[in-house]
Amino acid sequence: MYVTIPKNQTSAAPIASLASTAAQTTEARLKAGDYLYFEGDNAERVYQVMRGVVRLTRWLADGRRQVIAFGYPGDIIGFPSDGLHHTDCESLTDARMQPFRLCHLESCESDPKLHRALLQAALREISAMQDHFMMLGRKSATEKLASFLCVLAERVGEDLGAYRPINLPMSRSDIADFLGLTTETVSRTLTQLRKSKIIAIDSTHTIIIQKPTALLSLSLGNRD
Amino acid sequence: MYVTIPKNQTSAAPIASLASTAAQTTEARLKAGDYLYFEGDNAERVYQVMRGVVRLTRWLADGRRQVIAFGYPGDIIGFPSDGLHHTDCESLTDARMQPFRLCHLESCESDPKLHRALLQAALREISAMQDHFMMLGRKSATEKLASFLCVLAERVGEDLGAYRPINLPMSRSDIADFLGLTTETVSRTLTQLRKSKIIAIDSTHTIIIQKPTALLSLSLGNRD
DNA sequence: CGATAGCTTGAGAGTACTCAAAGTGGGTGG
DNA sequence: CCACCCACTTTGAGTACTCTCAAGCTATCG
Repeated sequence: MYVTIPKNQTSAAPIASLASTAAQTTEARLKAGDYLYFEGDNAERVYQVMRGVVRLTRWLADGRRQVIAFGYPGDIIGFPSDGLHHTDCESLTDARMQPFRLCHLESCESDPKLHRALLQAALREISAMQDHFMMLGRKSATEKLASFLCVLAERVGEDLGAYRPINLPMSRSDIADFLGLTTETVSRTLTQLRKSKIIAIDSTHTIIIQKPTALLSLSLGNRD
Repeated sequence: MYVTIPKNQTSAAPIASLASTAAQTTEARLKAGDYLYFEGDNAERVYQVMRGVVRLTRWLADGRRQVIAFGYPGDIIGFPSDGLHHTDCESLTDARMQPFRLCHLESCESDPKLHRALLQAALREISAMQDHFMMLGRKSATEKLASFLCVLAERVGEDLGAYRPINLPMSRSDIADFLGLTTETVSRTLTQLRKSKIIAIDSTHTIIIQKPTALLSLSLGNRD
């Protein structure tokens, strides 16, 4: 999951399972804190997140970290390059992952439908990452947080009438490293949104959006 | 082309032409300033840059711009998502582009070799973009410029003994919008590199790297 | 119930931005 | 061919946003 610019169009079927009987493999089950793979591992499979949330990270030699993406149900993760994984993948919650052998991504021979689905996922990934560039390169802290919450609300917000509680399984520093900020700035910005009554912070890991329109407006760069 | 973290490994064949006789289509020729496609266009082909340099951009509603990538010879550009292009593509120089019909990306039936090459290019793209995330989210202005110049030097620097002149067909604001900076910051940072004798600015669009090691060191975050 | 990691808040500093003006150079038309 | 013009680049001054460092607070887990 990346922070993308809202487009009414691109709401493609969110949690469509790709698992076909032909390609079926045992679902991988992860507990919170388990790693699915590490940067540099040989890539043998890609995975569709079925349940839970995972975090993909990359590191610089000096310890700086970038959270590349969060994997939410429906997302395909683990696309290899030159046969290797280029991120670490850690589960933030108990999670279930449906593995697909790389041959299904690379060739359409054994299962054309699955091949096509995996390819489309890779292409969507490229487009979503392009949106995320815009976010990292051009948006302010408030815009980043507002965009992040808007995307989460759409993806995983339970629709309880007016209020949409959002569960945030990741830490503040995960969010910071995802958005190119520091934990302090994430915390301060959330406080600021809370004080302006746009969100409520139910608990550290549960946020309620009280003024969705105002949040969306902030995410698009409107100053008030 | 993205600004990636230097890895001795990933020096994949840089300008390997993918054009096979089977898939051959007329090369597209562009003059500087010509657009190959616009955001929202139906995508019918992907292209390999054969000569010249192109620029991929995206816009926010309020006019902010992100340069998504520069396309250098060997690069594959124009990967579609949901059948559409999601960037503008403008040529910065006279350029030649080898088009490939999307069916070769989507299916391995008619030309398995080409299919595989295009797929690998898409997967490498994902990995390179992940590196670029790190850059946009976590690097300082000096690190960004140093990294940018290092990558260019490796990609397109002519190897004239000790000095490597680099041609920069793009404007300062193109560089700024690529690295998530302002033109003023790009200009100031280049001046600073010039004053510390790490680079020489031969002309606005030609830079010579005088101390490659120092530049590489800066790109990795060393402060001196 | 205490230890500890994570979160929030505060104060101050620094980097990159904004606004402004001067300098440079490539291109066009006289 | 030269001069002018316009767009781009550079430099300057001041500001603002985000970061850094530090301390207090909170919640979770043994």
